[in-house]
Amino acid sequence: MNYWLIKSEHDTYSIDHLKRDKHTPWEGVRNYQARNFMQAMRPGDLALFYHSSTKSTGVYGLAKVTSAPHPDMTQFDKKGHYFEPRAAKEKPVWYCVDFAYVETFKSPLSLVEIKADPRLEGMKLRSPASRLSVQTVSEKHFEYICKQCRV
DNA sequence: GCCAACGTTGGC
DNA sequence: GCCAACGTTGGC
Repeated sequence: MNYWLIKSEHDTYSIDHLKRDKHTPWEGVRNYQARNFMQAMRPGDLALFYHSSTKSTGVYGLAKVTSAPHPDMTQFDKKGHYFEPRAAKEKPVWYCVDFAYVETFKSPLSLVEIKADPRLEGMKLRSPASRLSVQTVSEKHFEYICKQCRV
């Protein structure tokens, strides 16, 4: 079992959208490192749901992986924003997994708090190189954040 | 809107 | 394979 953190722009797709949809394919990721992480995901894995580009960025909820990695269909859509000319049906370039809604945190943990908490030392979000939209999270950090957010 | 920190592309 | 130019992310 692995733990992850997935980012989404608050206004584009928030934890409330996922709650409404119940589950969604995590499409549109166009970064190789993020793709490689998604290819390592397995059904049952849990992911912290992070809101970026909002007044208070931070972890707002929890999502669960419900599918094996599969080709991201948006890469084949010629007219779409995520079209990938190098991709062929039999040789996709981009992959994604499906996420299901698990919960919305009672008390979200802001980035400011994440950076200030000594128990979250080493979290990728705290480094300047934290732009990656799919990140790994250690079990210790994951459990601790869930505990903090449910109080 | 600015800018730091990357990632990607493409010429050589 | 190097590296400059450019594009993107995302905090502030």
